[in-house]
Amino acid sequence: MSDQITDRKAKLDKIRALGVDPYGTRFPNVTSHADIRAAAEGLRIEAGQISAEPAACCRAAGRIVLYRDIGSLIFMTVRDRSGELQFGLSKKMLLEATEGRRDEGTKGSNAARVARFSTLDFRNTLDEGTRSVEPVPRRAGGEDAGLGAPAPQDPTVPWKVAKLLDLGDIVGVAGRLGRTKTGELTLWAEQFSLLSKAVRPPPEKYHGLTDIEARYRRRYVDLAANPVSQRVFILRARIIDHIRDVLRRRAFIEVETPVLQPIYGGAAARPFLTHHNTLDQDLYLRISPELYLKRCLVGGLERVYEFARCFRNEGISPRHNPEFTMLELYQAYGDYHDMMDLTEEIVSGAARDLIGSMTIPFGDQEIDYTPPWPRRKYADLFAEHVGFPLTDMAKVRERARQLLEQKATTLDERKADDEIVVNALFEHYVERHLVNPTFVLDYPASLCPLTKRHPQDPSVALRFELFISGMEIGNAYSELNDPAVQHETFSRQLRGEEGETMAVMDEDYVEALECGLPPAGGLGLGIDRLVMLLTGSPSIRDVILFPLQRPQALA
RNA sequence: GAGGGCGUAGCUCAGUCGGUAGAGCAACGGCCUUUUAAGCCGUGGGUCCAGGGUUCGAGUCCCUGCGCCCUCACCA
Repeated sequence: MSDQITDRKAKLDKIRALGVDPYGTRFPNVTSHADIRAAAEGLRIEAGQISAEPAACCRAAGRIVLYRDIGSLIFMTVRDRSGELQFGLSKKMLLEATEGRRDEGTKGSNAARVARFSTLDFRNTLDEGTRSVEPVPRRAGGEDAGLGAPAPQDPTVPWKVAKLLDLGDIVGVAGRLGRTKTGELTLWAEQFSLLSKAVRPPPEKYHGLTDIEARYRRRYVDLAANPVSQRVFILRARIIDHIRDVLRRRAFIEVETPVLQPIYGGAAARPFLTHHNTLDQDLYLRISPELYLKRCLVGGLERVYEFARCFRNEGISPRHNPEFTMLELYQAYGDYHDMMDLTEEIVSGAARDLIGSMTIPFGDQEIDYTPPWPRRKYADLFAEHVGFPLTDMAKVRERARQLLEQKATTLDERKADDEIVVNALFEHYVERHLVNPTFVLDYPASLCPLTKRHPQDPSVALRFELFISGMEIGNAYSELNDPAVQHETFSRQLRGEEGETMAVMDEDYVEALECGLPPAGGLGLGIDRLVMLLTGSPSIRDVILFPLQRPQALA
């Protein structure tokens, strides 16, 4: 039992004894701190002054991150999602303002008071939708926190409540902008409302929350205490917005396909198994949305995409989370070259528009996203980095045996087909060298059961994977649309890792192809990994709000 | 799954050779109308991750377990 929590709960009682609800309600017409700062530029307030301009009246809210009580004057640094702003509370000023309102309480309407504090008239760029441009009159006895309270009030109450504030509390203020004698922009409160009392103390104000486990388990504390963490998730949202913009311009439509699937497919991975009680049916959480999205193309939707949460029952690492988000899209009448162009536009555009730089550091690397990116053939890269051609199976298998001896792989080449062994070497020797964005194209066909074959060389599939910083970021095909070939590749079980196959027979999918799948390019992009790269986050858990953690008894 | 590292106050961290558990921030009491991680005076706060062992004595050494991080394997 923490003393600090006890102390703070005691303050709750004191605040309630003053007739104030420590958990406020609506606080309308708030201007973001960033917008207040921008507007204050135009007011030209001198140091040590409080502006008399009507435009200097505004309302703001946020969480107290610093609190400096210097007697009859309190300064607090308050954070909203746009930034920080200093609120100033003066005992004398609050008292006079509260007395003034009590006197006019019998004649002035609540709406009029709200209007008085809504005069900052500029477009609120961050806040459209929550800030009403027109003051919104509430019904008599409105619900606005603090402001809606019955007018007659002991004028000393606001100051008494202010003295009971703690770091982490959420407050709202209505007042006038000024500058202190050191020039710091300050919102001097004529009214203030306690909107939410925090009964748990925030982390240390300078270092924030640094314990990695605590940041994942209690992400709300991490977000509140560490603006850099907020920035990652804001950027993640903007990256997704950016992708939607690109696809919208190209007439793609966003669709949703099943997460619960009776047959899993579209990738090689172990699935999660679940069960529907009423149907008494086993179901898999999807490992990929691919087969459903291509059914949409059969139906004529032509250009579809999905931000698909996928689930793979595999190991966890800084680059792997059991659930992750993949953008998949399909474009009728296109091929994998179109997908390369689109991928370049999406990723390099995000770097340019959202990060503002075509080179972004990742770990100790500096990644250059400037298009066009190299487009290298799988076989060429293999020969270059492994040292002999991938057709030399004697050498390939010999090298694979060496890797197994060194425990650098678990693949036993004696139990695996040629292409599987080749690919194991590729993954071990080649991928780590692909630091700047690189398209690897023309994979061995048997690794790609859903991909169209090269017209001149049926051993090669029209597929590329995109690598950045040694990570696979994207994967795209010229989609296989011949139902007979599809049926055959589904039937042919490639020998690889135990319990895994490259594809599972999906009769309904083959039947869909028999109805006619237009030739198409398809693309999968790993959103989490893309966000890692663009935000410089070394672990996938840094870009997933609530990463899976083993359960732990709460302290 | 294998190997390595870490776990001390609400938070950030010290803790020597095995000898009474420490600091800053936060908290509590007091002072302060221009602070900027405010300052000054005073005070309280510990299942040293858990369990076992060695020892006169364990935060420290050993074993087991739990959690997290890293590397490797699997995987995208």
